[in-house]
Amino acid sequence: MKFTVEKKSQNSLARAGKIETAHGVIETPAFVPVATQAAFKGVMPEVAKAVGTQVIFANTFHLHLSPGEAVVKLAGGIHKFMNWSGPIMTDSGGFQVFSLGVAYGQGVSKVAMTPRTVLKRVPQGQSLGLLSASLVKIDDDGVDFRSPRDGSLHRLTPEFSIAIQHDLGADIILVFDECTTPQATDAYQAMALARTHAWAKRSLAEHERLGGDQALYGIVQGGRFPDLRTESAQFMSTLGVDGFAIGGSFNKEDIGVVVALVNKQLPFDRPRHLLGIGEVEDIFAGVASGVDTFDCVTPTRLGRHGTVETKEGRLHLISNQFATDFQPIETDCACPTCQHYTRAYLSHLFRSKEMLSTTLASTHNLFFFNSLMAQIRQAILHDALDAFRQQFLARYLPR
RNA sequence: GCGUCGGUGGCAGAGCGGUCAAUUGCACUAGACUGUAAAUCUAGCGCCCUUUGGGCUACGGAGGUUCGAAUCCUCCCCGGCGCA
Repeated sequence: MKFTVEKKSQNSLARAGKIETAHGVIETPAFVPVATQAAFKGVMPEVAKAVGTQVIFANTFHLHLSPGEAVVKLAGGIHKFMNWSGPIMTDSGGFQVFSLGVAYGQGVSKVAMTPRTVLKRVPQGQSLGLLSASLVKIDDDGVDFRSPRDGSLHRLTPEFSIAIQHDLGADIILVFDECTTPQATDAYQAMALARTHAWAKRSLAEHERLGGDQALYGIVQGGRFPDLRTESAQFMSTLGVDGFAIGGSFNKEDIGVVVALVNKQLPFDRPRHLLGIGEVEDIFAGVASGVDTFDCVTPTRLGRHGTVETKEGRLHLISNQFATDFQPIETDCACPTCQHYTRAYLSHLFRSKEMLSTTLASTHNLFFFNSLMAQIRQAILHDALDAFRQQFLARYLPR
């Protein structure tokens, strides 16, 4: 993998660049759609590609459970297996420490929600930290997972995660980490961070032992705490990895602040990925804070659940108001969905629970995020990011 | 015509004397969704009032029994099935 910065923004940390991999070039900033189980939910890879997807994000834990890395390896690697010839990243399973752990059954997001939403979601009299039902047990050596599919027990360690990722064969792989909840105390975050750093070292050692030409990203953690984030960024900077991912939990309001703090310390000449962040305003904040790539489930999950993105904000297509709205999602959108289908038809498909609803809405959303990134990239290249951000959000945010 | 079983909120379908404005599913309405446990989840869903509360109208229709009825009785209307 080779990374080149083509243009650095004058008045922000933003940069436009190029990540060259064995499976092609990623022009950054780029959106990285998530295909957890080596599949975009509801969208064919060739369609995802046609709407501008450059690189995708699959998951070690899920692919280990099914079909198993041996099968993927036997198929000739994940690219061949799933018919995606472009660059692929794999997550290490670190997010499942969170999603199947403290977040399991709690409706808790790694991005701290507004107080109003939290109050609505946490059952009375229960404290967030002590809720049961976790499928995860963490120790210093690794993590025990219960499969959400069948309850079977699985153990991931840094070494095992890296070994699996080598078998899967993605272009960019990630160290095994612990994604923490925003509800965790700073004491817990510090402890988890020390563990994540130890795991990063072990991940790198295993990666080097196995050889090969995959790129390995370290993961910066530290939750919402600036001192921990700084410590983590400095640790990762000296580790000798090919690039960086920024993970863990955030406060919605200051994602940009924390990310900027981290990126100021990370080496300029290596790529930075912001894990799991993908709402429009957060992407702008991330880019301005020096992030090169973003993965997120937003386009496909929202699309599957009936919500589409537009330049004027989100539309919940199932809503009654679209029943006889015979215009496309966006009149000026060039995506295949908007070329041929109306809001009324999509609304009908969602009500009828037709699978095509997922496909058409997700396709539009993928196009939306990919073209947003392309525009952001152009803006950076022309030193006009601030203006573009302001102009875009002025139209998008008043939902 | 006789017999029999039934008519419950948009639909299906529980309830079978009080704790029933009425279980549940669907439909409907709104909300949520940020390294996917997610084609998912949450909430609302007779009307009115400011409430954890109260009032009103409701279980085909009309009467009746009872302190009290969706639940029991009588008649009527409507439907399924069987026999003529």
